Amino acid sequence: MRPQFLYEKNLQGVANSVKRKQEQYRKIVRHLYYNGAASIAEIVKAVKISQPLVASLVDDLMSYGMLLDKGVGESIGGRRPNLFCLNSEYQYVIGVDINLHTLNLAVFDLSNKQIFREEIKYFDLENSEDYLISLIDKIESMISHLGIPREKFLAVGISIPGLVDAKQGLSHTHLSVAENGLAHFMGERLGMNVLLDNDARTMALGEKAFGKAIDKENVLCLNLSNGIGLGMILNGELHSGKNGFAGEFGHILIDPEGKLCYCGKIGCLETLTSGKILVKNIREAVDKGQPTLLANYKKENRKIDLRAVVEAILQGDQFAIDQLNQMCEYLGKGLVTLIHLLNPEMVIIGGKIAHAGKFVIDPVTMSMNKYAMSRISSETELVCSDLLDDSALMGTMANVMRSVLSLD
Amino acid sequence: MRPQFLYEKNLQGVANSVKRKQEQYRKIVRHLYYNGAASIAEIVKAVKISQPLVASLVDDLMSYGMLLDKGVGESIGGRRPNLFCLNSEYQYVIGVDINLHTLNLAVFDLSNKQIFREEIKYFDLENSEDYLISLIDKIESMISHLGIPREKFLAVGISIPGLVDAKQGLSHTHLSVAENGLAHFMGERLGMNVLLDNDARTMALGEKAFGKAIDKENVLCLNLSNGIGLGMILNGELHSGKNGFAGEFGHILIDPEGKLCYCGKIGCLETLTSGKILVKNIREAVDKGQPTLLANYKKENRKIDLRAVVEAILQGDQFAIDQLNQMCEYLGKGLVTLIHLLNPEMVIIGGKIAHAGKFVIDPVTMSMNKYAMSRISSETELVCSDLLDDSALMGTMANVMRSVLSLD
DNA sequence: ATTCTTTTATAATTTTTTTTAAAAGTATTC
DNA sequence: GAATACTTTTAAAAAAAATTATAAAAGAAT
Repeated sequence: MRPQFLYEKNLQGVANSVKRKQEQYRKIVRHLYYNGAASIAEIVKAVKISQPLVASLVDDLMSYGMLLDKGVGESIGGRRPNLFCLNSEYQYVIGVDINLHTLNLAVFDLSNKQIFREEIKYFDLENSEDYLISLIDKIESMISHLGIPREKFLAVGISIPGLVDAKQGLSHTHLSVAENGLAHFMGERLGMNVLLDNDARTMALGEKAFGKAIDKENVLCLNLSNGIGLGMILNGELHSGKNGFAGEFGHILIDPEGKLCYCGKIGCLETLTSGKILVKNIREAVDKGQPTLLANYKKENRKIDLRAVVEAILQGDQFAIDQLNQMCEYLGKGLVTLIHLLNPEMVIIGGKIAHAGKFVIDPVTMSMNKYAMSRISSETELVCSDLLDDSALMGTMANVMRSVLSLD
Repeated sequence: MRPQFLYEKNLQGVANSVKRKQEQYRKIVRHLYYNGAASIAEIVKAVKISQPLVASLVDDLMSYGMLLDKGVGESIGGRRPNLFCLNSEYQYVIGVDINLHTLNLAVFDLSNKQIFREEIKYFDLENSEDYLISLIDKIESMISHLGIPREKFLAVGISIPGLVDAKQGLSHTHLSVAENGLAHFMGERLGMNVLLDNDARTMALGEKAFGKAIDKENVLCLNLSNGIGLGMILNGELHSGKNGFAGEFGHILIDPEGKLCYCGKIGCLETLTSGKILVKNIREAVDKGQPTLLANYKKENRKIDLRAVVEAILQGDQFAIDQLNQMCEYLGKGLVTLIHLLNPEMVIIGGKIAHAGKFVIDPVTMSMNKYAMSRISSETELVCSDLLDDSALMGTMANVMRSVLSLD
């Protein structure tokens, strides 16, 4: 039994007894990963394996170096327990958060700590071999900079905008030039397992594992930046749909009499409410002489982008707040459709706009009150992410660990 | 180990070994229920238990009378297998399909055969103790008529319109007078386990188990009768949401400039497209002298109801078809929202309107083509149920068996 | 007729659990 | 402030359960 046993699933031609043992190890590692240090007795209760067996499995894992003995813990009325925890340095996970204009890289240890983090700006996403090569380059140089041997990396998790078929490892919207699909392409070059998903869904995984969706079963995560993304946790599981196309919230119909959307349809939610529209409207108003803090940006020759707008809002800029409020009215309308259909217990707002905090939550709440059947909507909590800009990156880690530690 | 072992789950104070044995039995019974007769060798592969153990478990089940030896089957190149199947008369399930104006009752055996079926017309649903008493009465007299001893009944499955919290066994919209919730109330009187769910969700379970959704993982089932119901199978599981309120498809916003809905909101899908609206529009037109086959109904003093309208459509009545087409345009719009959000592989249309077959499918398809992003919608098959009026009743059976045979 | 399959039964072995006991505490009582 | 009773944790032995390996039975294919 080699250290790799964790992600060596669905092995063929391997005895059933070996598979069973792997599953037992995985149950224990899983519990320690998701719940932190635990005693043999606690593990026994959690994984439903007998105490002598758990003890011997833990011994094995210790001898592999995967678990550490944390010494004795607090007694709860009897002999003090011996605590065990994951050796956080046993393996690492690479997180890659691909955005339209920036690239975020991170390396996580098994305690979910980012032992390395890098934000590469002006790294414009384009569908070219060149992009792929320099992406791999960035990752490779991160690896060699850290000096961690390759076999120590459990897997690479990637988050990317657009239509993604996670099951097949395909990115349809971006980087479709990658031969055999993005996941396969990257995996081959890096010599590692690669897991791919859409940014909004990855964020949802991040929220479920590390954010406000912990212990919740039905949660919607909105990624409000320049576009509108949606990741759904339903019945405790990420929902991707048949082809991984689920979550096209930005293109649901809101206003039949509305504007043409770039997708070809009329009155999509994204024609009414998105970071792009918000910025565009504000820029136009500034050009027309609208008094707002953002007018200074223009004077100082700084770019009015979404980050600037949110900053102005947080500084109380009346005009920007007004503009956001208008958008939130539509967003609330759209959310009501989601809530009526899915009856979630929580909606988490993430993305750049989430930085606006109550300035988004309040107007969206008002809109929901107006448009929703209260019996249903009153069961749904609306909050902002507290992972914020980290949620996609944290989500890649969550995605990898979810996949590696999944049972059966 | 008594025959009841099947639904005696989550027993407390019972040794782990007993629970494990129950789980093993359940795996075998489950396989035989969902896949029909099988040999020991087939069961071994399906349930992943060793052959000697499976053989002994099957022996046990035979001795309880739960399984039958079907004799030898066809060889596939060696010794002929001994086939085993569920004893379909070992236990029975009662199905109760509550509608606004009729009540459908059935008794199923373990081969899903309706050994008894009764449609009680003019059994108007009202929120009264009287209704409950006569409902129980109907069930009781069915039981005594059949002469099957009470302990032979595995459970009662109920389908009812409106908001239902299946987990808690509560029906909010109808029959809320039942003490401690409908499921508990009925269970106590009948001395049986009772499982409750909303009609559209029950239909979805029926389609998943017996209809066109077999082997599909992401399927939406529309119940198009007087209202619009939606049952969703997502990731292979029924989605109910936090409180069982999921599926309020009839009350998503379609036309912001539209009519007031009875729910208090404006422009709900149900204000534009529902059996009720269809009938209402046609009645008004007939009153104004519109030429249509349905005008004869009025002359003959027969009621123009949804069944009559569908009949006229099937006879080619131009006006009725036109009216349906109009409705389907809106329905398609609504469906597009669903498809964009959930990326299902199939949408099944059920309910009274499903009898219209291609007369619904075609215009809805056209509307979807118009309003949907084709990359997503082209992955979704749109079909009519072939269970039709039986789907809710079949769904109650599916619901009971799903619950009884669920693993862990 | 012989060889090859598949199925099933039995025996041997391994795995896992249950049982029991020991170790190491806490709480309480005198 | 020890002594005693009660807990919880862990280790070891005994028992049970489940699997693997082996063999036999029954038929198919050549």
